[in-house]
Amino acid sequence: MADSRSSRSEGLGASSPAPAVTRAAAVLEALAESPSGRLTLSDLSRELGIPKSSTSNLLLALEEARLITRQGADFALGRKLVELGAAYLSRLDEVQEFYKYCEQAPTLSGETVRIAMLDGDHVIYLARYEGHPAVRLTSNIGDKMPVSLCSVGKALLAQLHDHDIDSMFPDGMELPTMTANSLKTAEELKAEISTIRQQGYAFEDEESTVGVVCLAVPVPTHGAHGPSLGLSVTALKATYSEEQGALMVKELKELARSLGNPMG
Amino acid sequence: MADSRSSRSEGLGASSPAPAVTRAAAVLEALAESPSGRLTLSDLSRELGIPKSSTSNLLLALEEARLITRQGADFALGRKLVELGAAYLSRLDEVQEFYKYCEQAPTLSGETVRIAMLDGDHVIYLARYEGHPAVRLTSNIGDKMPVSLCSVGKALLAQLHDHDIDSMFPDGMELPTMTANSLKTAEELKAEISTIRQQGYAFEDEESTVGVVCLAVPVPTHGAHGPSLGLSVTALKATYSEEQGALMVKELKELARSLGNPMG
DNA sequence: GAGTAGTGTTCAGCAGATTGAACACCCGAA
DNA sequence: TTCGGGTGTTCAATCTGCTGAACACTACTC
Repeated sequence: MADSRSSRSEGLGASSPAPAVTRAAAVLEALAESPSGRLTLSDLSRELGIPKSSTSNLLLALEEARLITRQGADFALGRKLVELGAAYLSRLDEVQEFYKYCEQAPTLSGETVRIAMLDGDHVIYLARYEGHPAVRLTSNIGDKMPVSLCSVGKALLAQLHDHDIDSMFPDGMELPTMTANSLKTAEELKAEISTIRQQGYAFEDEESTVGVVCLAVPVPTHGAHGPSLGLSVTALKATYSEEQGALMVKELKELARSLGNPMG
Repeated sequence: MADSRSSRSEGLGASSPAPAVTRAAAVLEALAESPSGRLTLSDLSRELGIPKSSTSNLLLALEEARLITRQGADFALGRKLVELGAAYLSRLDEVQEFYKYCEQAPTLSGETVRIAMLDGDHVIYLARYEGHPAVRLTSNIGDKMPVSLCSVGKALLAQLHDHDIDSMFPDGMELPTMTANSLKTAEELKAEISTIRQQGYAFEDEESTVGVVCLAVPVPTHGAHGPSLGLSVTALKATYSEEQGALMVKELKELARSLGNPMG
């Protein structure tokens, strides 16, 4: 990837109120995005454009905080991040309620349900309820997915204003694809979004995984702040029927309404 | 290494190679440990002994990196931490292998099994396999537990050198308790540890939750680096039998051996 | 109203973190 | 052996991020 993200391309000229912190965050991100999850001091220094000596200082401080670990010559993410991530999730009441609802819902309790959050042009899965052992998801909690490739992503996009969508996906932009059914262009995505707005839920037909369909609804954002959440059910296309889909959408919407209501 | 817990106290007098980073990490930790998960700039400034203006800079940088979020006047942990935590877990091959093994193990496949990691005087749960819907655990992935209160914790302690245990739990120290059966003193814990060393596994009899028993084994640490991992099975005391326990310990040990072997 | 206690923000000056070249080290090739 | 390419570490000079008092603001109380 190298140049793709670069929050501050090259010398991070744009002033940060605490440059060391911004750089430390960049180090964590670089480690998270690295395929092997392990990088040497020199790798990081080169990739992020930070002098080696400074990088060394950052790494020492991060290591002391256990945000990263040293493994021989390599550095990798540290276990403290698991703690912090869990602390974040434990504060999301929505996740707790999500589990409770799924367990007692007539249709959903037997399905594979997930709750996800919008994060830029990706979606992060926050929790997963597995009522249907036949559908084994390869995705784990915390995993990221491009918005255009999953039903939750599209459902969450549909909630945004058009100008936000346009700035994220300017006309003519090509989208990442995973199957033959994946949406390929920004135009296709926008057409899909208007359909979603009309029918009130998103449908995904083998767009990320062959043989698998998904249904998703957004959780109405409560108040001003707080991230946008979405819910999805995953099913095998072979056994999926429209009536079943209707039932699932109904329950998803009910759960979404209850999550969106601050009074639980 | 020097003194590990110097970051606390007050003005973090010990010099860090990148003070801003060390302080930023302290901010994250403070937010994670705060009961409500939300603190104001002034709260943080006061609690960590950092001048308000500096704290403000740190918070701005952390917010830009999405490691924290602003919610009105309060600050809370940010969603990027979920991503980073997930990235850490996805790199732990042990977790993937753990799931695979549990699914096909004759006895364990029907039980609730967890894999955990030693982190100071606590244990962090990394993953959970749920083969037994009757046992609903309240703990989530990433949650922390005092070592003395769970079987995995004790199993992992038993692997440490005596002098390390002594420095963590000096004689006379009182331990946190959750039920009437919880170990209460450092002496009790050390006696338990020698039992564990003899029999090769740890047993927990309603020490953290009434009605629940646990069995745990450590994963032999492969090579020098890498964290200490442990495995545990949770069962209802009402339905637990010694023969079943023997079977589960056998499979746990087999899984532990395979995880400890770098060749998978 | 004025008063009080809390919030977060500003800015000039100085303490100090950042820097890059030089250093020490390890490994494999010639 | 000596070389070359790779690693991470050191340190004094410099430039910059940190500081603290003063500020602006809101929300209460009286």
